Amino acid sequence: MSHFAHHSEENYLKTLFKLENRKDKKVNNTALSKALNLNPATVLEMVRKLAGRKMLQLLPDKSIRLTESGKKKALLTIRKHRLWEVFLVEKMNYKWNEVHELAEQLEHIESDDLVDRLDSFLGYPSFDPHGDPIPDKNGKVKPNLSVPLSDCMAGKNYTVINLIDTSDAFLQFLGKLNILPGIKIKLLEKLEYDNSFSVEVQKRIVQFSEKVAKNILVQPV
Amino acid sequence: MSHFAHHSEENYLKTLFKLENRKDKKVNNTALSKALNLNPATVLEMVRKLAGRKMLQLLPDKSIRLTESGKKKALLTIRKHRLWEVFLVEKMNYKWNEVHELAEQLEHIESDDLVDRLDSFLGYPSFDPHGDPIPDKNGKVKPNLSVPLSDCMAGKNYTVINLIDTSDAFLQFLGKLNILPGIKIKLLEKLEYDNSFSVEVQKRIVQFSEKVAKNILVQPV
DNA sequence: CATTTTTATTTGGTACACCAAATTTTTTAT
DNA sequence: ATAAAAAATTTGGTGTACCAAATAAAAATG
Repeated sequence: MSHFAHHSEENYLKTLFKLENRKDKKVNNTALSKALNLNPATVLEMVRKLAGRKMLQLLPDKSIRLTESGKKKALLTIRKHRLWEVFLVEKMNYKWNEVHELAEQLEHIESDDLVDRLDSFLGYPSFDPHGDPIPDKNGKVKPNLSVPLSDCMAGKNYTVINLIDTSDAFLQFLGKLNILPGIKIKLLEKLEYDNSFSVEVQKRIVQFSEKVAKNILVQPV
Repeated sequence: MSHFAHHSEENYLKTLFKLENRKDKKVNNTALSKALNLNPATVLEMVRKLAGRKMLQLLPDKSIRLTESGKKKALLTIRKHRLWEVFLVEKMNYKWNEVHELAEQLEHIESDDLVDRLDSFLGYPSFDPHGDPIPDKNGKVKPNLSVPLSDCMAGKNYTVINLIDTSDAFLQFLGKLNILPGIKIKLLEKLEYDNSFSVEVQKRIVQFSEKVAKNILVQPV
């Protein structure tokens, strides 16, 4: 029952993973400290601990790199986070932009079994409410096959996966039309005249400018 | 985001509340330490902290008593614990005896709002899978109207609320008959001959000895 | 190349929540 | 009342995770 919380280990690994995948730029102590909003001294200390636990390596040039085991732990934490986000949105009726903090707490619940049951309960979702992919129980992420709606074929059905522009204005606009990750749409036609797109969403037909269509990532159904 | 975990505060208050309601016997440091399975020095230190936070009082005779505010906090923690237990059993398909540890973790998630949504999602249950009552959002517990099956009237329908004997043997026995908190039963008759009870459970008819009937608490439907 | 700036690291702290062992106080039993 | 037992308390620790401020090392810039 000792419940070695190691609560923060997961935060470090998760943040590190995201930083590594942001740019191929090397991650240093400063970057990690800023991302975690913690004092560099604290972070250095913890990074050394994690190096001892073989979760990451401190390279000679002082950059930090996750080991395979660290990456896996990070991915499993991301999995937990995203599944809880789905739960909060789908079952607890939160809005997708309200769930981050809560998921941040829930992701630290220690039980692989619970996470798998949650996964099943939610119908094995592939994406969280923000459109980010959910790793499977082995930490594997399905290759993302999504493309901008602007590159799609008229007459076919798609699932909205993610939004590129995440500005409030854009999200507000799409929110009114009920366009959000997970929703099914049908691309009716591309109108040559003004390069606009005619789309069916929940039995309603809406028009998108090309700019909008470029910012909506979808996957064929 | 202050993340004042005060994770353990909730455990102390919850345990204290249960001890206070067990017997009218005064709760002392030893009793609390044993219940929490912690060193008395640790517990004394924490008890003083909690007294400072006005969650409890250290009486002149060295007994510990929760303040109203401490009681409320305890009840709200118990509420969280029991709602999560219902969630784990009803939605995650755990067995009622598997959920304690997990609920122990989940109860510390900080969000009153989430708890209320969970409550609604679960259909405002009045009892957890062990048959213990779930306080409402104000910490109020419905008066428990349950009585031993042995005191019931033949011919009436009842809901199993709780089990007094919680020994493995007893639970095993009832498990086989599908008797567990929440289940609906009908008391067919009391047999004078050997003081046994004839009960209908899910279209089957079973016989209980008086001893068994005394250990099953039910509520009229 | 020397100087400023940035980054890394060390040092000496903090709070929380825990422990074992020694000591004191209180209670109980003789 | 006194000795033994139990309970309360004190003392000096632990590990985790954090911080500010000082210093050292590395990188960037004139």
